[in-house]
Amino acid sequence: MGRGKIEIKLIENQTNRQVTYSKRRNGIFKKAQELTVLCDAKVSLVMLSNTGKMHEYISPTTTTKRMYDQYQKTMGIDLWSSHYESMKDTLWKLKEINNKLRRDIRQRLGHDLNDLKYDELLALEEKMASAVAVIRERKFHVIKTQTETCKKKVKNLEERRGNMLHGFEAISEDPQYGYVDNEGDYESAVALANGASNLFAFRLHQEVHDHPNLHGHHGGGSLGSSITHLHVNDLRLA
Amino acid sequence: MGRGKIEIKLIENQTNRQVTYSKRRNGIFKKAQELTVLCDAKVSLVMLSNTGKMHEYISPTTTTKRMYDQYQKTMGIDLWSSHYESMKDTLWKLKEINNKLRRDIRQRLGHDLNDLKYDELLALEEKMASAVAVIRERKFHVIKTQTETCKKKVKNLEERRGNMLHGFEAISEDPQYGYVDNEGDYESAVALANGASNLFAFRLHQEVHDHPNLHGHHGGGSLGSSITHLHVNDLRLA
DNA sequence: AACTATTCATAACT
DNA sequence: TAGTTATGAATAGTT
Repeated sequence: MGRGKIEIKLIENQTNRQVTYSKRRNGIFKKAQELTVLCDAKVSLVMLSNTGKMHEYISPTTTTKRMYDQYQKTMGIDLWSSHYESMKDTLWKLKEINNKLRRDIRQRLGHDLNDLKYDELLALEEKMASAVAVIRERKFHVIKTQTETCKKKVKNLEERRGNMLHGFEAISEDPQYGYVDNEGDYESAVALANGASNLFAFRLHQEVHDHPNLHGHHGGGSLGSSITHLHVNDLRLA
Repeated sequence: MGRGKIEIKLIENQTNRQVTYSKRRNGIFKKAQELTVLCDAKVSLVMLSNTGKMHEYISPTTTTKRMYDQYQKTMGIDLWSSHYESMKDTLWKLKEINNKLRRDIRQRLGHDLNDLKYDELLALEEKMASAVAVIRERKFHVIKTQTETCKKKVKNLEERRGNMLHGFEAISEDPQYGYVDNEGDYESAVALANGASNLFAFRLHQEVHDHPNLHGHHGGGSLGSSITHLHVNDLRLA
């Protein structure tokens, strides 16, 4: 139909193809609409051009979702329900694991012990005790390491101060300067070396926590897909 | 097109409508197929006749599911994708929580302590130690309770045995019977009462632990929906 | 289901 | 990008 018959094969010319797509698309939409009216049928028609543009026709008496729901039901197959089901399954399993872990932790915190039998309690106590031992050991290790580091630093500081004072006395007679300001540092350094844990805590707390945003998404842009909804009114009606 | 123009309105004649539906449906399918080839487009076309019969065309380069997924994505709207998304979200969060709980437990078991700072180690040790105390207390409570119960049972047994022996001696002169067999019971009962924990364990152990192929198909009931897949070969090609 | 008179869709052109 | 038209395709009514 047209000025000469054409072979049904890909139209190589880009522009030509685009034009043909547009014309024929509207032709099909019109036919879909006519079928809907003439035969009281329901039609869901979704087209995706090779340029990524999407167009749809849906009979006014229904919705796309309803059509696909019906499609699923009729076909007996799922489409997505398999995804959905396996997801639901995974979710449930994760919840189960979660609860078990929580229960475990609660017990390790000393709660909810009523369900445990004697031997379970015994095993729990032993495990916890040995874990405490490990933790204590690790704590001592940390203390030791930090203490040594601090002692070295203090020693180093003292040396430097000694040198500074030495050099300072040579050019200044003020005995207060160089003492007062550093006294505090010295004391705290010694306190640290002796194991003032909260000072360590302060020192060691410098760490960065990242929070990646999981959500937020958007498709669009000139290259992305876009939807053009065809209204029946847009059709060339005879 | 045909022997006279027709108005685009419902065809009242049932047979006529059915025939027209069939003819036009095939026409649209053919056009969809042509569009697919000519313009490298993807088409998903689902039709539902007023008699409940369903027919579909889907471009060979895609699947209905893919088309619908794309449709959803493009539309930005949900249908169920909101469900799906929130599910995925929940799933991810659960996994996160799970990992945190696991990590917590590992630490409470004395593993993976290298990441912890001194004050964290201290807090962990203290918590664990107090929890161990609670567990120990609970253990003693269980021992005590069980011990008392057993003592009562032993006492009761002894009484009953005394009565039995008393009654027995009246009719029998055999001094061994009634002694030898129960001796073992008695000893173990006393041992139990004195807190032999593994015996408790044994005793306390008596408990019950319950602990698509999208294409190719055909449905055919006259009243139910059925799908007829249109093969390209089925089309009347010029 | 097949036929054909007719209307319609559209390929090439403007 | 939009409008025109010659031509092939689709199909309404008939057999």
